[in-house]
Amino acid sequence: MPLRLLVVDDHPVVREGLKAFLGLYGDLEVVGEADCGEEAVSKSRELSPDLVLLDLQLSDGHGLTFLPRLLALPARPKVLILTSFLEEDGLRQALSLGASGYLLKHAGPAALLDGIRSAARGEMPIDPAAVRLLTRPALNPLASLTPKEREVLSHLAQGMSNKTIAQALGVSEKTVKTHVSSLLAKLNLKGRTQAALFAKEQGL
Amino acid sequence: MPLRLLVVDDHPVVREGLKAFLGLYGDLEVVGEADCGEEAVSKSRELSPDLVLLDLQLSDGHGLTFLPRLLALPARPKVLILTSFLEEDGLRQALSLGASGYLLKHAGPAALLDGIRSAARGEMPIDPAAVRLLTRPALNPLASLTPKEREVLSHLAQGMSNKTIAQALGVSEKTVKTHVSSLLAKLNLKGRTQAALFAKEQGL
DNA sequence: ACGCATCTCGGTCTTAAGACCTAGACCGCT
DNA sequence: AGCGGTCTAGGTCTTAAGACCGAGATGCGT
Repeated sequence: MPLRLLVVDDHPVVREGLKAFLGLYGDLEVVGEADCGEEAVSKSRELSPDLVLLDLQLSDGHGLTFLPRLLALPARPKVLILTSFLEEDGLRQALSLGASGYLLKHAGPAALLDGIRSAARGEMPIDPAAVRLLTRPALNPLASLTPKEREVLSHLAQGMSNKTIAQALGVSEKTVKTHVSSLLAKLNLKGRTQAALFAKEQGL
Repeated sequence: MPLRLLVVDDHPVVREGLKAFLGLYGDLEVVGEADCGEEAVSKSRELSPDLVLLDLQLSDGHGLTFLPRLLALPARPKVLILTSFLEEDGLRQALSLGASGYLLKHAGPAALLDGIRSAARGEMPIDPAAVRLLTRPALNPLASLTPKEREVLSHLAQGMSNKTIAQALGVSEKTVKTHVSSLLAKLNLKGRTQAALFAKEQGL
């Protein structure tokens, strides 16, 4: 019996193309489609597909916001991310949230086919480009920071307050706050304590 | 000309004993006495003693609260702490506040005599027991923390917020705040960031 | 029984932190 | 000239942190 698929994408053309293409293979069957996250959830509940092909750009929000709801369904479908653009955040989040894989649309039909079958087997197909992003971001996350931000971070890592840092650098506390905020955003951290810890790990 | 002393102690017997004993030596002269902090300050202003023998247990407050006021006097007497009990906090604070020495009452008359003369020469006589306290406090500052406080600290050192720690420990955020506050006070740190850094240095 | 430490919270109040938005000044690149 | 990145910093608003105070519940040693 074929693998039952639900296609979720906000572009009708893409859905049609996917249906037509995937329908060519006897081991696959597209049992439904959805053009937004809410519909994806309701259709999944109705149809209990084995696997959901989920786009991340949805009309009613980021695809990842629906991932937990899909996985919480009684039938618990596998969810394979199929997206147009490689985003590091989305990638890491999808995997930590329990996605069964992460494929890029421009990777070609063969890769998609392999990916779907692979995910169905319980493996975790990930686009080569995404793997690269995942494995070699260790090239100093500090590199993404501007010189000032690094300077602020190093002071932060001494346990200094914004006010103290401001005095040390000869700028206003407001400026320090700005740097801290952007530095936290870039490093994906929450709060100065995490930033200080991070800085120490990286060797000041 | 003899060294002019002011004796400050809330026990009359102690003052009398001190006066009698110190009066035996020609190089010393007890020019006045006081039984509380306020009187110590006013008497010092009047008499301009060379050195104030200051007890820490005073009827109107901790002796250290009067130390800065004594040192701020125009004559700026040397202030030699002479106390009954060795307290680490008082000791450290006295020295950082500018005391000329720290002696213990049960150290014996000879030590007191030496201490006074030593302080008068500009040295800083410190009781051997106090020196021991001062030099080997490296015995894990963490030791002063209660089990809960250490637990909170270890979570803090993961970069967690009070709320998150509260959930992890199954207590209210208020309780976590209490622990954090007392832990900061005990370790003499300002802010959770410093605490986190400190914890990491100590090896979690 | 008693004191003492610990853990638990509650309240109140102040300050620190951050998010988010805007914007001018500079600089280097094309 | 125009563009993009950086540094600066102002404003506003919300939330997190901490200080300080009190207080009830345990538990432990004497």
